[in-house]
Amino acid sequence: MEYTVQKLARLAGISSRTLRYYDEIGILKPARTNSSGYRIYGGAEVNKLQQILFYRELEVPLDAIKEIIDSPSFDGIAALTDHREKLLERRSRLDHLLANVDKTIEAAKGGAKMSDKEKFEGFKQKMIEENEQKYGTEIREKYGEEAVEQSYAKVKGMTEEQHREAERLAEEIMDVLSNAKATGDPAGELAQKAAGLHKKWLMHYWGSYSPEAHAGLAQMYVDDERFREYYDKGHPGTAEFLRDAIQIFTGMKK
Amino acid sequence: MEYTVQKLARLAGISSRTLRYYDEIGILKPARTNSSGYRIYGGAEVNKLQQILFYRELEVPLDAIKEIIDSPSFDGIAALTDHREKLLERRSRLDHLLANVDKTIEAAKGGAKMSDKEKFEGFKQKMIEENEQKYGTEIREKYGEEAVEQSYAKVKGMTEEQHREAERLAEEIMDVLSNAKATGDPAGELAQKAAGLHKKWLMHYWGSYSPEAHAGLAQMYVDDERFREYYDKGHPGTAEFLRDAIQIFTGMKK
DNA sequence: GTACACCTTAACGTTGCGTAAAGGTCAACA
DNA sequence: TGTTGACCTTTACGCAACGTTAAGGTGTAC
Repeated sequence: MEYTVQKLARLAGISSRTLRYYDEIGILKPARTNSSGYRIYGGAEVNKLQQILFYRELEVPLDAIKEIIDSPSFDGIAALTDHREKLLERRSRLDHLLANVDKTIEAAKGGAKMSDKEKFEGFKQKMIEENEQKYGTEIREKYGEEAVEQSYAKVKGMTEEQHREAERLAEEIMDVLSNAKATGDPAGELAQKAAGLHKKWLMHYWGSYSPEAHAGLAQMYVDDERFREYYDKGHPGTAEFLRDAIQIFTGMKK
Repeated sequence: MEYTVQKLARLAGISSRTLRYYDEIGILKPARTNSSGYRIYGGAEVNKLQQILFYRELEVPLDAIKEIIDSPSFDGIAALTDHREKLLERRSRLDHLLANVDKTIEAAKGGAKMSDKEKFEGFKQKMIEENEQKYGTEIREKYGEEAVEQSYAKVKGMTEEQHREAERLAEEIMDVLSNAKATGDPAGELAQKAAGLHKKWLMHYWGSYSPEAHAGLAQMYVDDERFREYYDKGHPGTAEFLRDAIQIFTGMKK
């Protein structure tokens, strides 16, 4: 079967302009042109177009698609895996945006009553903007985390009150930790206070407590990127500092 | 306080080009220009810029932002609610795409056997080189993570061998977990195997082990975005599934 | 006085097409 | 055979929100 642009376009559910564009950028050239210069596509082109549209559906950029389908040695799985990560990042960003919108709507609805919160949000927002270039992804992720955390607070067993308390604790830990790190002494008063707060925070999630597990978790803070990023944001080495403090706190190290 | 373009740009974490563009499209004009034509911004402009950046962060188009902030009678809540819907749509589309990618990857994996990993590694390298300019930062970040992770492996007590083993275990867990989740039964053989592997993995980080802490951690997997994202990627609900499996494994639930 | 960081406007480049514009081709019908 | 109308061609501007030269003026510190 042979197709002219519009025939194929209708078959594929796209515009003829798109086919001409694909010809122009060399991603899909017609099998031949007839005596009048009309583009004529054959079965092979139909298949190729289907491939292209498949990847396009996944929002892979056209030049990347070109690579994928033109090179037989190209590792399609790797390309998809790679792309998958980008999709995940985008979704996480979307979650962040949604949470932000929701918060704003709530604040606006609350009116003057919520003005404190508004200010707070504004400040936070400012910080995000200021550090956007430096720590863009990092902060976006964190913000997204908080949002989802909140939405999940209902799902899980914790009450709102408990959740708030845990959140407050987390903030306090970061605060104390920040000052403690400035002293440089993980055995110092401030650092040990941070470790104690951390234990308290942990108890919100773990029913039980053991110094070994606590120390183990502290080590994980250093080993695991997801954690390290959280504690290190803006202050590299904070995760290690916290680990040291906790190791001393739990008596695993002197 | 008065600012020139670059001063304000740095304050806000944007480019000076952006400020000139905002001037050009009339969304943010400087308070005045000095005798040499320099744009001079004042406090009011700083506030307005913050507003703009806030909405921009929510991915509201600039002309819509202009409406919002220029017209005092504009219904900001309605606009945001409207925008929220779009975000929800986009997210659902993203979820769809992710599911699609996952399916494709799985299907493709079924065809090719284990040489995939080799290809994957090689491809990764190749892609990094090839796309350095395009996705430079993105890939560098990812690559940087791995690198830092490796470099941290030396710092910490683990040997290279142990680290590899832990890494392998993590992969195996994901693999088994994926199959287990398909069965839908957290008490089933596969799910319990995943829980067991998870314990083994955990022991690499924690010197000791307690069922309570293990179950607590499992709950944290659900509560904490950093974890949940890791386990849920591509298969929403996996973190919860793992939690259930572990709760059964540890005897915290029947 | 000169180096250097900063400012200006102008204008093209980016992605994936949509949308004319100006003109040839083909099949069918009168 | 002529004409209509659907189809085809290339060329080229438009879109969002800036990034990026380019060419040249300004401010100020030493």
